[in-house]
Amino acid sequence: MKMTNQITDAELEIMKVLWKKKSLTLNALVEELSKEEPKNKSTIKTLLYRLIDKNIVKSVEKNKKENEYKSLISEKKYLKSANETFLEKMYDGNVNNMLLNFAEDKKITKEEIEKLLNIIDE
Amino acid sequence: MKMTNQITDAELEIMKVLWKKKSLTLNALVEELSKEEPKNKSTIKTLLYRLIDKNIVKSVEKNKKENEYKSLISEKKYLKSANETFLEKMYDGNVNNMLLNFAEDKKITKEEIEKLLNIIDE
DNA sequence: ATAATTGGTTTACAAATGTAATCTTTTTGT
DNA sequence: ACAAAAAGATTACATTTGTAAACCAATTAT
Repeated sequence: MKMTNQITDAELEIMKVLWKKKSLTLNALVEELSKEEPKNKSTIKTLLYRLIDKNIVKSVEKNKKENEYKSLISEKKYLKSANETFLEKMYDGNVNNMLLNFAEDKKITKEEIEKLLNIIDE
Repeated sequence: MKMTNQITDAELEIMKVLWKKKSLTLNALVEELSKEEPKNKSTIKTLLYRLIDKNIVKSVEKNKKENEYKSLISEKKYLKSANETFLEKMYDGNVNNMLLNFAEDKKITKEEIEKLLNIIDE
């Protein structure tokens, strides 16, 4: 079956928090994730453990009672690879096609593109 | 668990062919998919049936012996929703952020953007 | 006409995923 | 010091996904 050992959707929710907060205890994590809708602590634990297994998160002893969890990979790096995967999978790697599609959906406006141009000019 | 009953990766490979060819018999499909690497007919069958179950593909009798399979949803429509999902999941719906990221990876060049601008101007 | 082939349909099965309960070991309240 | 609470770690379980075999009915070859 698959091999790349990627971050799954449920795990990604965890990662998003870890990226934002740098380092968190389980409780802080659960609390943060429960902002929108209450999340089950056990479930979060499992996801954390899976991420640890995958070497994406590490657990550091904070004090005698609790550990802290922190991401081992940067959000940037992850996004880069996620972009790549998406582009390849949906558009055979053709950025133009992708952009065209987004533009057709009016997701990309002219102003945004112009801003982007400036940024690219550095 | 999940609900949206989406097209999975393996199924997507089938869909790509169906989108390109409009309508195909199983054999034609297998042949087409085996261009790169040989694919197992049984596996293709299963995927096809799953797509039929999901109402994404329909089976039409072609002649006494064989059926033809055709997509019930357009590639455009699918891409639109896939874009949406990706954007939401990875960038909380913020297109700018996404574009910036692609630009940083040098995936988007200035020329491409300018072409795009023209197209948007219609 | 009968056997072999082949298409359609069902069933199987391991791995991955979402979700959570159950141990086990510490820590803490009384 | 001992029971209760809680954190860490392990196990569980239903679905989904990738992969494919098995079964059944129709077609075709002999």
